[in-house]
Amino acid sequence: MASEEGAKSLNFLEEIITKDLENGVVKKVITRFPPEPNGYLHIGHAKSICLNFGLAKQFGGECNLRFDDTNPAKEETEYVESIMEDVKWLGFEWANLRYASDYFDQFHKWAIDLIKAGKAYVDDQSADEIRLKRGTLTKPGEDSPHRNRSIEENLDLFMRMTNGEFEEGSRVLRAKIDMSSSNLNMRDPVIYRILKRSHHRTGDKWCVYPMYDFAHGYEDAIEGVTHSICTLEFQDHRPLYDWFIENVDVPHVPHQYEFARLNLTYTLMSKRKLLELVTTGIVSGWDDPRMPTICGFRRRGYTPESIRRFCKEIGVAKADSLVDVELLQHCLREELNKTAQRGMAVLRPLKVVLENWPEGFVDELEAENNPEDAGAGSRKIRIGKEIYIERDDFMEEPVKGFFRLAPDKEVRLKYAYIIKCNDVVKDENGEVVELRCTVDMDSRGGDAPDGRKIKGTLHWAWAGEAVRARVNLYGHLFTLRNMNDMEEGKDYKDYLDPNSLVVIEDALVEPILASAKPMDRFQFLRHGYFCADYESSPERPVFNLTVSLKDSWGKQNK
RNA sequence: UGGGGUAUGGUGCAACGGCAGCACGCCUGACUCUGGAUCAGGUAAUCUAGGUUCAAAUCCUGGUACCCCAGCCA
Repeated sequence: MASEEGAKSLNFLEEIITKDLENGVVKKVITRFPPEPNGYLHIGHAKSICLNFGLAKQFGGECNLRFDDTNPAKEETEYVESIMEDVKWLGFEWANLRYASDYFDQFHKWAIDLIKAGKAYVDDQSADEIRLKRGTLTKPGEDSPHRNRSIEENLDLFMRMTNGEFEEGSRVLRAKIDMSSSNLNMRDPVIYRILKRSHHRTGDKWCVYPMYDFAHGYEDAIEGVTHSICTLEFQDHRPLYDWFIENVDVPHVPHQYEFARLNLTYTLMSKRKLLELVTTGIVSGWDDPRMPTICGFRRRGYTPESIRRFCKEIGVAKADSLVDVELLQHCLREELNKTAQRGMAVLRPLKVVLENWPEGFVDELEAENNPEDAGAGSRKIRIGKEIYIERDDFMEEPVKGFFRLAPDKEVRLKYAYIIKCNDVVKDENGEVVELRCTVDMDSRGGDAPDGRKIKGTLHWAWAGEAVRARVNLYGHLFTLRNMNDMEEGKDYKDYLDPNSLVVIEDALVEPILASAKPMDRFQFLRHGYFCADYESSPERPVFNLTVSLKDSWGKQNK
């Protein structure tokens, strides 16, 4: 059975949808991605986006982008713009662009319907009193003294709340459900609160705003959402979601399904903490390449395709999980290996003088643009008497297994010549500052004329035309693999990695790299994938490390 | 402690009563003008105790562990 082609398994959401479609319960799948515009989207949202848009597409349905903007105290237009940009960048198109605030009038009518049906009441208790009387996990709550007001009085009070006659916090509208429910969400939840705030879209039209639980199902009902997909923490809210839908006359009955949110190793996913990283200046902004935000990944050089691929690879289930960030990097490398232009960059240059190189001679050689892509062609690279190699590619006293350059050892310069180290020049501190080598002038192109095998191949930069560049080396922002496992009494700031950004000011890159346009992606040979930063220019190229190459030598020597 | 969830290699996801599989990671080896890539191979798992059954990751019963819920946040 496992050998059957096309018998690939469905995840639990696909199973539900497939059944609903087969049973005719649903004719067309409608989903929605419902962010609150109070922060930037991160990789966890990407999972939700891929699910909602992906499922709709897969089953021939539609997905809306809907801003859940029911709380004017937290929401801003800056965020809605960034969210739209990020969703588009990820490669998705929404069928409709909606806002919860589009429906405020309808919500208000339904609230009145609930009051008229004796299913909602105005409570004059303070927030503290309400909290105290809600009970605890093990003790039932107590009824509010205002629970049994007449419908007329409730109607009057709610209209006066709406008209702004009362102060913020002085009264709320609550659903009348069950103060002794074992599900705390059912203990007469607040559905409208007074907020004398200007809303980013409705301005000062409203003094009262609906709560999430009240609004969300109605938003889905209005839009005809068939499968309202959210994260696990809303499981307890589902009975409430259903209660609101059942107790007024809605045009459509949506259903809520929950999946486990994404957690990534060495990564923080809390919007609140990410905001704090930005506002305290720990990172340079929402798009700092170390941030797990979509715009952070974008600036870091990640591709939308790799993120989508990652979201597909991790699957979807209901068990809490922690995904290795290596999987994300794998998806990225796999794509970039096939698409990235290659170039040579020496990050920590060590000068090499080719002693027997003809004075004044400059040779021009052929270099592949991408060995994985025959269509990528080749380019000319030039070399002369003075070059630079990577400091790490030379060891005066080579350790076992080191097959790069060392005294009396031979090595190949990629696409160029075989060289041998004769002398080591040191400064007064004993530090190696220059190497004197001889070239095998018959090895032009890199092959030894006598067929001898050269194990090591080094990347290099010709002093004559290398361009000085800044390179930002990024690593994990945090040192803790599971950021949900912080020690008692410690803060996420205690786990910041001081080496998450290492700036190299004096890297040397070949001309093709120097001429990069912002956001161009490259593989720096033997280093990793880099992209030109937004601030990069031909005079002062700046590159961000996207992800390093896998490095079995470096790993072995850790 | 009430309620709602979840337990399969190191990690994530499959297997829907019939040989526990895929991917990442890790480890070998081959190949290589990137210690990359590629290719070949390997490592490693059903939370626990009972029960039903010819047969249980799957069904039943009892435990255990972990996550979520006491916002006028979403």
